[in-house]
Amino acid sequence: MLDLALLGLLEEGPEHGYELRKRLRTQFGLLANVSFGSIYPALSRLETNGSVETVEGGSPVALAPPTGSLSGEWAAMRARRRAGTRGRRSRKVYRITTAGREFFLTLLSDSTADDARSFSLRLAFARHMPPEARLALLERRRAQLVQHLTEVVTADDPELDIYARSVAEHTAEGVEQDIAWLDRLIKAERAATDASAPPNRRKTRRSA
Amino acid sequence: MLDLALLGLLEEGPEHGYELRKRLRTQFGLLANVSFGSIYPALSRLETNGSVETVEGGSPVALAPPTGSLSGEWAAMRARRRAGTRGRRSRKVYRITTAGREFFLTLLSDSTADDARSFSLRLAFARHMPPEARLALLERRRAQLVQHLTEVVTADDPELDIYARSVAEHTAEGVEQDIAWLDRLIKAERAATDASAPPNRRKTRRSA
DNA sequence: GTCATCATGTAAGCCGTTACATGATTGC
DNA sequence: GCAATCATGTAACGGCTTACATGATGAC
Repeated sequence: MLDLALLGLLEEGPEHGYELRKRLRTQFGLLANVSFGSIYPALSRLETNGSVETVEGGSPVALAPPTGSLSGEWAAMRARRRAGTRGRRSRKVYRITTAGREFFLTLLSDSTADDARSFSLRLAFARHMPPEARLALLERRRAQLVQHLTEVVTADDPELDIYARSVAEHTAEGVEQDIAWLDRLIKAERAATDASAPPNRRKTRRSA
Repeated sequence: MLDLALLGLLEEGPEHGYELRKRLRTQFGLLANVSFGSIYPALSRLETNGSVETVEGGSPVALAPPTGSLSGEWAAMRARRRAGTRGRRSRKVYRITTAGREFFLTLLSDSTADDARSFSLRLAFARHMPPEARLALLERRRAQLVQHLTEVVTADDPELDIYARSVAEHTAEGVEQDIAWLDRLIKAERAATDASAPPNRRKTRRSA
């Protein structure tokens, strides 16, 4: 989960842990509460297994200098850069590697363990997937939700009091809306596929 | 979380672990994947801390005998009952205690840690709460979701591609619907409170 | 000079999972 | 007798949280 999210963000360019966390919080509601205690160890792990590398002596992130006292700022920065290998402050900037990109794609299309959380995350990164994988992801999720509706939600149970029933009903509605949303996405996805690669249609039949 | 759910179910009558799990799966979508590896230890814990007790020699749960071979079934059952203290099979039936009921109420109104999961669970058990606690729960949740909308979801970010944007939009819609739902519940809750305890309305002003 | 914020990291622990082990009962 | 289901339990491990520890920088 976290690995996937981090690698996905790093696909868009090098970043450091503190900033990655901010972006996780704002861009992915589901991982909104992810803490430093998770992400720093995760980044270390990814570095040891070769998925990411630290940017040595990289330009210390283009920052609009926030008014005045430039000389002091620059002096401090140069001092730091001379002292360590890192840029401004003690940031540790990570960049995704080729191996990391492969690993990312593996995680993205790993069809096991797709609950609501990892589904949303995967879909958010769907542009990195081949079209068939996207469709497969959407359809797998749809099937799961339909299944869920049949066997789990029981809003019409006469035993339930108003509160339990309200929760059950609202949950069911949510699931139905998710399915409708997925249907729209699936339709769009198929349209896009057909448009970009109009299949060999010898023996064209009238559309059903 | 699990403790709360288990105690809540046991409030409706004694049950054994296997059956409790089934009910968790069907009644609470959010805990749909809870496993035996969680619930048996949880029940043991609850027993040691005095929240539940095992039903000794209780009637082995009224079961509609599933066709034929009655004599054999009954013989086996009687044998089992003579041998151990438990009913049919080796079921271990738990019953909530007075202390357990208190603990349940504590867990229910413990306002720390209310994410989506525990909110739904608590609301499903809301009939056990005093009216003010119910209102407080609903309003706390509402405030959280409003907060979430302002700081987390960013569907209008120009950087997002269609997939990320679609996820962000759909998430935001979901949150908005949740808020609308909570508003209905809050309104209903207030109406009920006013009806049962019409407040001292000396100096009645015309409604704003 | 001190406070808030930025920034990284470690350690302990919680809560849940999977996998494994065991055994009774029923249906075929 | 064998498989499926019901039923309980343990052990190892995973992922994430909280709390703690550290320190640099910038604002006032």
